[in-house]
Amino acid sequence: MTSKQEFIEKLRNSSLRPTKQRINICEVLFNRDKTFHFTINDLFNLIKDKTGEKVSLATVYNTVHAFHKKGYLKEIPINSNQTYFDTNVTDHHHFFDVKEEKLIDLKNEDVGPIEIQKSIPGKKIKSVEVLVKLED
Amino acid sequence: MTSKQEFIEKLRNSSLRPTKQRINICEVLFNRDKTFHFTINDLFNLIKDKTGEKVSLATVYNTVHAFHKKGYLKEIPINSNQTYFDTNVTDHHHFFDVKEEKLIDLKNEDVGPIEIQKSIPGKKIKSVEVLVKLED
DNA sequence: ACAAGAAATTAGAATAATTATAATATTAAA
DNA sequence: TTTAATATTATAATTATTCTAATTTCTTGT
Repeated sequence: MTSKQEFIEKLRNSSLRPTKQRINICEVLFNRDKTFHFTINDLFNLIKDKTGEKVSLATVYNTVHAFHKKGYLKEIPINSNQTYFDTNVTDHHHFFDVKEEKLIDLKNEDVGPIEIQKSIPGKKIKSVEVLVKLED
Repeated sequence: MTSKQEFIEKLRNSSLRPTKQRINICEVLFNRDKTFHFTINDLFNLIKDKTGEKVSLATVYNTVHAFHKKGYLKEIPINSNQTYFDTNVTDHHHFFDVKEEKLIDLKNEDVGPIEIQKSIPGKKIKSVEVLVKLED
């Protein structure tokens, strides 16, 4: 259980203004036991459900992108009609159940080390992400 | 250099009707030396440029999805505002240059074997794809 | 080979996803 | 505190994708 005051501090420390909208979004995203996967639309609906207050869809986009830039959210590389995000920002991978359209975390140690044997001049590796698609 | 007749046969063999639109799309996609990466919009513009004929954007979507389903195209899991496809349908991975928004093929042997140590009951692995993001 | 019916395909119109910007709110400076 | 500067919100606009009525292609029977 994280208090509203803690979210306000967290936001201030990231030089993000602690608005009512952002605090509501924090409640939905970070006030939970387990990390979770969501689309902007999922989040938009959860805000209405959990806080009873409405935040415009554009604001949800803005805030999610701001949080992503600050490193509080991870974008999951997957081809879906909507973009998926993860509140688990540690280095890890994903299963994607194509039929159910559901994501499952895959710990780094469940995949083992990945050695990239090729390099591109002038560029360095920012991240290595594995997506394992599942079927029945 | 692949002839128009060969595309017609290829389409027929896949129980896809060889329409003028699809033959034009085949010319742009498969009549080239190297495989390539593209978005629907890239392809839409290339058709106009290379064949001089206009195919509606919706038809480009339909055709790309039909070709994907038949296994002639691979969808690349990446978060971009547009969906990327690859005419290289062999098992391989990708670099993504975040700044330039450019994809580069990564051969399977450049990544090495990936052992997935976790399994989901009732599901089997359909594909394992690695995305390596690059920065300057 | 040809016509009629069945099935697939096309592309305009509709919808859904995302972004740009004018209006508003928050913070910093005096 | 009031004012000016800056950030944020949310409507409106744009871009990406899908739906479906009209059209084309294919199949079957003659």
